[in-house]
Amino acid sequence: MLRISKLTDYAIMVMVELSQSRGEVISAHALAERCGLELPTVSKLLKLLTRSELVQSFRGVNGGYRVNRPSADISVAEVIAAIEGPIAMTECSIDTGLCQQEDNCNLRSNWQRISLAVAEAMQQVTLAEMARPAPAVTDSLKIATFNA
Amino acid sequence: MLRISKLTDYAIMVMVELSQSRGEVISAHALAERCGLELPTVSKLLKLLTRSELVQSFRGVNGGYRVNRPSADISVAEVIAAIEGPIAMTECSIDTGLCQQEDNCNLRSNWQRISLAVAEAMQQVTLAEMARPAPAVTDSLKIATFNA
DNA sequence: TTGAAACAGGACTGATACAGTACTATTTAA
DNA sequence: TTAAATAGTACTGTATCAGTCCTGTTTCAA
Repeated sequence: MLRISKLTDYAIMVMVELSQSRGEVISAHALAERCGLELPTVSKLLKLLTRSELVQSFRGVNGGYRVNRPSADISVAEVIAAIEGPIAMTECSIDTGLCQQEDNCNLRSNWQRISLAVAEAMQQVTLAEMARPAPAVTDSLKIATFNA
Repeated sequence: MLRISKLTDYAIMVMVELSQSRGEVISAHALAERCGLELPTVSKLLKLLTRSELVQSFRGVNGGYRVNRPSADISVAEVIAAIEGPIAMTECSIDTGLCQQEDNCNLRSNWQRISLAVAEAMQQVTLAEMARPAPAVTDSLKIATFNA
């Protein structure tokens, strides 16, 4: 079914929520409540997001998290990468030596190409866009492929 | 990491192999050998591919599998869908009621949009293209997103 | 008519990854 | 000094995935 994990999905929710109060420091507790998620889960996500420098953390009383960049400058791709690692359709798209079939298989360059296209799509979608409902599906994303 | 499953990857290999001998009936055994995969695994895949009518099966002695359509008419998306089901980034992209967060979450329409874009990308890549090494990555797939 | 080759379908198993939880340490402001 | 809050790590149950096996059915050919 080709999906992102639930955690990544939650991470987008958290980031969207955080970006809507840009500049303000919000505790993990408050974020969990606003998003309707469990505190431990949200904490876990925020740690990962902090490591990737998507958010900044503040310890101690009145501590919490804050995004620095405006939501229009943060892409969905960055959030996915922060939680899941590199965006790639197959292991061999990331690096050599990860797939045992590598010797038999000629598909690698094609998978890399496809992975790149998907990653670029995600890079073009910002949190600002995620925050508002999408326009009608009819005039939706278009993807140009090999021969376009 | 946003990936397809290994089985799906194998299925592409099998389909590419099969399409290169279009019209010829090839046994699961022979296919397994040519692809360097285990017979039970290949059999499993071929059953799924048969159900989705991507290949036609023939029983009995000298039986096996055959693709009917030319490889340029079969998309990567079809193969993925045959093995994994609908191409969607999140559960909520497929149907309502699958995600518990549905009431809190405003992201659904955006995820549907993104899923659609990815699915369209896969639809544009054919087995014929997968069969030959991809051109240089620089002039690679381009994906137009929300505002394009 | 019989046997072997080959697919069909389902059930089972082990491994892995995922989601969620818990605990302890550290930092900071009041 | 205390309480609020994050940081880090480790653990656990569950679900999914990959792989295997078994039994049944079909078909061809000797």
